Amino acid sequence: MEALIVIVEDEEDILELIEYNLSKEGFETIGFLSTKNVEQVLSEEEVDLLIMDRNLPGAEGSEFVAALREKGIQVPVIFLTAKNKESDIEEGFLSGGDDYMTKPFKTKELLLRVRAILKRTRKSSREGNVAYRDILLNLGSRQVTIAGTPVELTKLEFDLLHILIDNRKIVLDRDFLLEHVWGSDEIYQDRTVNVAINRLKEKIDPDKSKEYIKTVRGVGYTMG
Amino acid sequence: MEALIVIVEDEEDILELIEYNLSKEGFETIGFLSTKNVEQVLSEEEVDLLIMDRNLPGAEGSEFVAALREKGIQVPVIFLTAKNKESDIEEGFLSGGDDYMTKPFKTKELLLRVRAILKRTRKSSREGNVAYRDILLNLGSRQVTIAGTPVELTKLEFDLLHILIDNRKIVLDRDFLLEHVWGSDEIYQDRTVNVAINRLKEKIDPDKSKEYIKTVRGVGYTMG
DNA sequence: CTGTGTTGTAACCTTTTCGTTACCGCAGCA
DNA sequence: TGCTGCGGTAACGAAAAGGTTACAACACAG
Repeated sequence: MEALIVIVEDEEDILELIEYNLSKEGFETIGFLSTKNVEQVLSEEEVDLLIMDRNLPGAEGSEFVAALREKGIQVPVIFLTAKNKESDIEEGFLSGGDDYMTKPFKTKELLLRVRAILKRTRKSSREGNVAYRDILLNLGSRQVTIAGTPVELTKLEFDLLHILIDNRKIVLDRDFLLEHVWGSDEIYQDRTVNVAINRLKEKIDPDKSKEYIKTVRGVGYTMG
Repeated sequence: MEALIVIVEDEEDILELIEYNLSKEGFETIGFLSTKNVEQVLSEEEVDLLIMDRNLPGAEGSEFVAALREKGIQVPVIFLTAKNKESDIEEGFLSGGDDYMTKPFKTKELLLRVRAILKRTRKSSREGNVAYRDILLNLGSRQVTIAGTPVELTKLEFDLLHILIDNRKIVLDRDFLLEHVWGSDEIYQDRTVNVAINRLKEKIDPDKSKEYIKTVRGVGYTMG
């Protein structure tokens, strides 16, 4: 699941408790003791959920969220607070909250509500990632990073790398690659694959030190 | 809003109370005293939300919902019950519930939770703001500002920008855009998308310095 | 019904990609 | 060590893809 959750809570021990429990369940967390710097993170990182204390020193949590909504930041929010008067709950929801829990809260219930929200919220269009060693392909954005550094690939190179990684440990011959990457309708020469592979190698490993793609003489190419 | 809400509750007075309050707020409601016939309605009508008592005579509410999920019925569910032991709450969420309220509940809070669920569940969000970097779309008034300055966009350009922002970090190909922005009934050419994108680019970034929309050669366009 | 704005299409231009070719180097073998 | 065949490499040019502009059809408001 590996969702990113931001928590804003001024009581340090409660913040730590929440972070501990969410981390233990496999969530990535970023904690804040005030709303300061929170907006920056929300606009820069792809945050999946915001857990927000209502009564913070200085700013009201619900006002902060209302301001976020005004700015078009649509991150889901769970409000977390000691208040439990009806008007407070109403204010929380109206400012754009998705759920509301009152302290003292049960850790288990928080986790369940977190999961329920994430289930409804997370983009289903996320087509997943494919990885090989330190190469990471994001199929949705078609972005490639190697050891964290972005690498620019053309469509052909991306598709070629994708099929190689998908079929790791299997030697793919040139006919297979021509059929599956280039398409079976056109006629190409075997050498076309050579050149494409080498252009790909040049981009993903300019130093020729990593040896991601292995040439199998007389057969084809393979990774892994 | 005019959402359709199905309520299953064996205590007749509570059922009537809920139906009364939801109707008063403009929701269409169908009430049941047992799970009998509920599944038929769910599969025939386009139900937006199911409010479900946990302890019904005969069947357990959570088992009923789990069975619905098995059959691929993904209607959002709010459980409503007198039980409040942790294990019961957990069972409710795990069976596929979206929210959980314990009796006695406050009518106002139920309404707020209903609205919160519908807000993040219903497909067509035609209000609120959507932002990307310094671009702000107001979906209600269909006004656009960039770094605070108003920008005039046509309907087509607005829809195009909206879908690009909604799917940020994902490369959208021309077929997808033609289907979702232009509509699938008419036949258009791929080039139509090119021209529309470039007209949009010209309006939101005349200097070509911001690079909001990235062209992904051989695939489509993306933001982010 | 006229005028303005919008939008699909076509024509043309620019940039990038990629298949081909030619040549080089190296592995495997006798 | 020399031969052979395969793969690597670099350069070139065609073709593909996208950008840009112009124009006509159409929609819509007044």
